[in-house]
Amino acid sequence: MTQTRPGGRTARTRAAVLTATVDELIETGYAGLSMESVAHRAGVHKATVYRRWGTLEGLLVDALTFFADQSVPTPDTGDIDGDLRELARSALAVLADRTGQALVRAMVSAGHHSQVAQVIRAFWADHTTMVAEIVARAVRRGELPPDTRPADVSRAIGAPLYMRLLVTAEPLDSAAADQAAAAVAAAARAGVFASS
Amino acid sequence: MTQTRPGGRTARTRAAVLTATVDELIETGYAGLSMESVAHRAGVHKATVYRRWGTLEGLLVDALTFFADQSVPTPDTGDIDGDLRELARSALAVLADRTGQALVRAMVSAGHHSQVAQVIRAFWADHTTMVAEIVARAVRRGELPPDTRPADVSRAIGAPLYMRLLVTAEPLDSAAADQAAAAVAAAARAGVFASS
DNA sequence: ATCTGATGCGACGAATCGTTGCATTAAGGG
DNA sequence: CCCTTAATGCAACGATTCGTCGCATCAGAT
Repeated sequence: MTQTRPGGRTARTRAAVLTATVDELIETGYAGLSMESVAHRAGVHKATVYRRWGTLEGLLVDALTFFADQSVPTPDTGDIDGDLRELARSALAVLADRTGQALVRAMVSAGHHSQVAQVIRAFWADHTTMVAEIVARAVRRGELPPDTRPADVSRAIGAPLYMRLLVTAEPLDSAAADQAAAAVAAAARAGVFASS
Repeated sequence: MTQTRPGGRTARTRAAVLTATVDELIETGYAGLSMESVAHRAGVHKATVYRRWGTLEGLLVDALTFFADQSVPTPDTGDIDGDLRELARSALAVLADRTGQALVRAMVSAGHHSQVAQVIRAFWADHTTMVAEIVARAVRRGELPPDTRPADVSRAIGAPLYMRLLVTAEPLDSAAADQAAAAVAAAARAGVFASS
């Protein structure tokens, strides 16, 4: 029976290596990431990193699961505009943070790898579930068309913010988040995200 | 006096190398791009590539200017909805094409390099100028609020499409483009992109 | 036809990569 | 407390890649 040892040194090593991974991502990006530099920054021998994670992709996937554990509660402000604004500001909190930026950029750079793609799909599936709840309440209140697609709303909230981070390199401030929320609200009310 | 020779072999070499660059980007992405593989695919010695372009960044910048020369005429369909739909479909044409995808992904991966960032800024400045013309006409027709910000409209059109390409890996079809255009139209009409 | 910029060619030192065998450390059970 | 054995440290390695160099050759341009 092969025993595994989750506690003590193993956990310390994992935390050190994954923290070092993010710090390296912040400084050099995924393109400049190397197993050896991560190991050195973590104060760990490179053979350890190779044995535990194997590849850069494995390192990134573990880092993503390690740092993305904190789940945000579903907003419920009483109207769709407030809920969408809360969602946009949650997204902003991640995308304006150095760690969040580094991880998102790395996800994009490594998005073609199957395991990374799986993490991305899982994230957006969760996000869509959250949005579905908000949309359902808005429909009940008569604020939105009954056949409004949660997935479309989910993507539309984040799109302007990801655009700023990844493409145009424009500032990520609360004004941007609020504008994103307002744009989605207007479009959703107009039935742009309705299936019929 | 140092002479430069733009014609004949020089131009052929440039075309071969830049085409090879894009083909490599399509196959391996910017992360997997190397001067040597580009040279080999172009049927050119690697020293030539190093001498002419120096770095991967230089190669990418030249490839971007080489393939992004075709300018699109400003749409003028008679109403803002039609114009925005045309704009979105033009963006779709680029983002749905293998070459366009490869170049956009590379731009994102190398966006931190100053010259690449400069190309990106120039592109969006041009795009904003085009949108400004469309918005001005729409304002004259009374379709949009007078203080609608062209830059915001410009980004909002592309955002859902870039989101699909870079983040969620969802299909880039005409339905996506039309939805993006409709969402922007609704938001713009509601005054979300107005400065006041 | 001549001049000269551009390219081809091969080789090089340097750096990086991923692996391997063995010694050492420390977690976890008795 | 001791023992077993994961987990890690360590050093070295062959392989590969990287960027540069000197020199020979090719082909525009005049």
